[in-house]
Amino acid sequence: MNKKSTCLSDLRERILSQDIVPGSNLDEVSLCERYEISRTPLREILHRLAGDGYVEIEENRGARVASMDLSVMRVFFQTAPMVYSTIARLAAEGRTSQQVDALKSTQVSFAAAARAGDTADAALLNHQFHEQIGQMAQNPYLLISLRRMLIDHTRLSQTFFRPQSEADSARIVKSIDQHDAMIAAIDAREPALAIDLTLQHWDLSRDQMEKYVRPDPLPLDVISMKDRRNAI
Amino acid sequence: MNKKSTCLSDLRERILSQDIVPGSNLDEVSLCERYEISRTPLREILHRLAGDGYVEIEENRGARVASMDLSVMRVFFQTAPMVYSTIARLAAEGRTSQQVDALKSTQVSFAAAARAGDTADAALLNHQFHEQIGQMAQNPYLLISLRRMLIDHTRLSQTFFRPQSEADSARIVKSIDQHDAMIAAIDAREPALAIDLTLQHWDLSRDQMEKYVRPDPLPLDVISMKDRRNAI
DNA sequence: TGTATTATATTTGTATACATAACATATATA
DNA sequence: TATATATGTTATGTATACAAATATAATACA
Repeated sequence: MNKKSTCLSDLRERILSQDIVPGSNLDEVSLCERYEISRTPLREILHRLAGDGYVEIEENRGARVASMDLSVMRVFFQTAPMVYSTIARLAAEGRTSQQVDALKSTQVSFAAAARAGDTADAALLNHQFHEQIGQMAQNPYLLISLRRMLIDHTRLSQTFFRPQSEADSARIVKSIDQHDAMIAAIDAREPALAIDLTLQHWDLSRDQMEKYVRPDPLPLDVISMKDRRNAI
Repeated sequence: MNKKSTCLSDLRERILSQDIVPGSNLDEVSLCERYEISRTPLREILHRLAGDGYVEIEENRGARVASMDLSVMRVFFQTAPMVYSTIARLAAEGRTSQQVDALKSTQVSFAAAARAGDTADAALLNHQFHEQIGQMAQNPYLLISLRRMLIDHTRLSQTFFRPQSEADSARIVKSIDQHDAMIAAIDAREPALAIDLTLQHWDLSRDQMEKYVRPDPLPLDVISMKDRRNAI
C-alpha cells in the first residue's frame, strides 16, 4: 500500500523533472522490480498517470511518458496566459485563509530550495505552488487544464532553476519575489492585481522556456564541420 | 477485447444518460457478470473512467459515478461560456475539411434523432457534436476542460430532448438550426461568428438546464398537505 | 545484398486465487 | 439501555499463472 503510493508520486516527480525523458518507454516488469510491487497495482498506477496526462498508453504497446512535440508547445504558449490568469483571478476571489497559509508554507520551502540551487526540489516546489493556487480557484473544470499545463511547464522549466549566469540568478530571485507578490494579492482578495502579477510571472518564465526550446545557436565554425564527411 | 471496449463505452453512455445516477456505487463483481469480463480489465476500465471524470474512485471503497453537487453546478454555469466560446473560436481557426465533414455527418444523425424524439440518442449525438468541435480546436489543454463540462452538460440536459410541450419542441428545432449555423461559421473560418453562435446556443441550453435544476414549484394546495398529519 | 517469411523471445492482457480492509451483526459488559 | 468489542460477511487490493499480441532474430529465397 505504501510502496504503491511511493511508486505513483516518484514516477510523477521523475517525469516532471525529466529524469524520465518525454516519449521514453515505461517497461512494466522493470518498474515492478524497482518499486517492489506486482504488475497489477503497477498497471493501475500507469493508468492513473495516463488519466492525469503524465503518460500515454497504447493498446498492447505499453506506456510511454507523454511526449512534448512542437505542435503542442505552440498551443501551450498560446493557452497558458488565459488559463493561468483566470485561475489567479478565481483564486483571489475564492481562496480560504487555510489555503493561503499552506501556500505561504510552500513558498518558504520553494524560496529556500531555489536560493540553495536545489534544482529538482525548486522545480517541484514551484509546481506545487502553482498547483495550490489552482486548488484555490475551486473550479474543477479549469483545474485539470492547469494541471496539464503545469506538467509541460515544469518539464520545460527544468533549466530555469539551474542558473548558468548572473542574469539567471537574478531571474530566480525575481521569480521568488513575484511569488510573494502573488500571495499578497490573493490574500488581499485582489483579483485584478493577481491577474497582473500572474501575467508578469508568466512573461519571465516564458522567456526562459523559449531559451530552452530555442537555445543559442552553436558557434558557426562548428556548424561548418558538416562538410567534413569523416566527422559524420 | 471487444467485450472490454463495449463495457467502457456502455458505461460512459449509461452515465451520460443518467441511466446510472450520479453518486451511485459501481459494484465490481456485478459489472463483471454483466459485461462478461474478469475483475482485472474491469478495474482498468473504472480507472480510465475516473481519469476522464466519469467516476470517482476512493481507496478501498470502490468506484462511484461522479456526483453533481450544487457547488459544482454553480461553477459549471460560470465557466461554460468561456470554455465553449474559446473552443469555438479555435475550432473555426484550426478545423480541417475532413473534420467539418465528420461534424456534418454527426449533425444529420443528431437532427434525425432529435426530431424523432429518440431522447437518449439525441443527447448522446449532441454530446458527440460538441466533442467533435472540441477536437477541431487542436488544443489538448482546453479539450479536457471541455470534456469534463460536456459530461455534466449532457447529464443535466437529459430533459432537453424529451419535449413536454409545444415550446419544448420549438426549442429542439431551434437547437438543430443553431448547430447548422455553427457548422457554417466553422466551415467558413469565421471565429467571431462561431463565438457568437456558440453563446446563443449556450443561452438556449442554459435556460433549459436551469429548469431542470430548479423546476416549477409544486401546486400550493399540495404543499398545504404538510399540515395533515396522516398524510405523512 | 535485400526482402520476405518463419521461429523465437519479449511484452502486454486476462483470469483467478488469495490477502486485506471495510461493513454489518451479534454478544458481552457497564 | 447504551457502548464497546468480537465475529462473520462482503468488497476491494495484490500476486501469479496463463493467454495473446508484438517485437526481434534467424533463415530462406530472389
